[in-house]
Amino acid sequence: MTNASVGAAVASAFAALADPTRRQIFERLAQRTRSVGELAAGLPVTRPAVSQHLRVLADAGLVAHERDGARRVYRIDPRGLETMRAYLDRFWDRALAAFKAAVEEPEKGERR
Amino acid sequence: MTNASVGAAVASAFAALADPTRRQIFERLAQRTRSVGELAAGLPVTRPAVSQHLRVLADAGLVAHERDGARRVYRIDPRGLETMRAYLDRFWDRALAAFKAAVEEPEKGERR
DNA sequence: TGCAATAGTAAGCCATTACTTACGTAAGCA
DNA sequence: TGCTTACGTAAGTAATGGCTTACTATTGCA
Repeated sequence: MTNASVGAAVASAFAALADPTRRQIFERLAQRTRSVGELAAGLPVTRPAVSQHLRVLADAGLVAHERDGARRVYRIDPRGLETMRAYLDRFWDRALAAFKAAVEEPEKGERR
Repeated sequence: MTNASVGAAVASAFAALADPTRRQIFERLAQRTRSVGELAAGLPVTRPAVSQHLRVLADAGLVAHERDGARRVYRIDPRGLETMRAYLDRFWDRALAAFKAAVEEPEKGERR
């Protein structure tokens, strides 16, 4: 995987989970696999909207699906999760170090 | 922290890092603390745009700042990172289990 | 073959948002 | 006090994106 494609993967994953409806879909698929119609029945949007959200999630590597006759059964895909976790871990140590340095110098006005 | 506010925190954090310009700002602050002007000088947007992005990142708990005279020196805040990591970890085990179950039943057409 | 069920696609609409310029505000200094 | 530096805020604009309805495609079955 190139550096640019890693960046794109991270971007699409964050953008995918930034939408509340997509997070709901993702969380429901984490409970168990579901078809598109099942997902739409439990959400305040139409089935085509769910289809479009599933495409975004799939492009981000966060969900995958298998055929079951005319149905498509969707499930969570760990690849997208791993992409995001790897990204966040890159900054974790540095964030802690920066935070520690800041608290140990409380003479400046800490904000937010 | 209530359940709803947790959801809001997760939402704002993902939305904040979904924007490519904000990710650039975040990554540069991970290298070292910087003022608003320093950040703007290295980015293809104006200084007010950087200010607005910093507010979004701050509201998501991803950055914080201290005053240094007329300057504001920004740094990474680990709280936002922790919020996101905790959210992703909730699904990690279930995603792996679902994935494993799917690979062990390869008779259905796996996609994406 | 035809019909029903399931789901993806297309086109258009409206709200959100990222950006710009212009302006207001606070700190340091001659 | 006035000037400069550094930054946030306001207002307006263009692009993005999520949603709907309408349509198309595929599968299973009588």
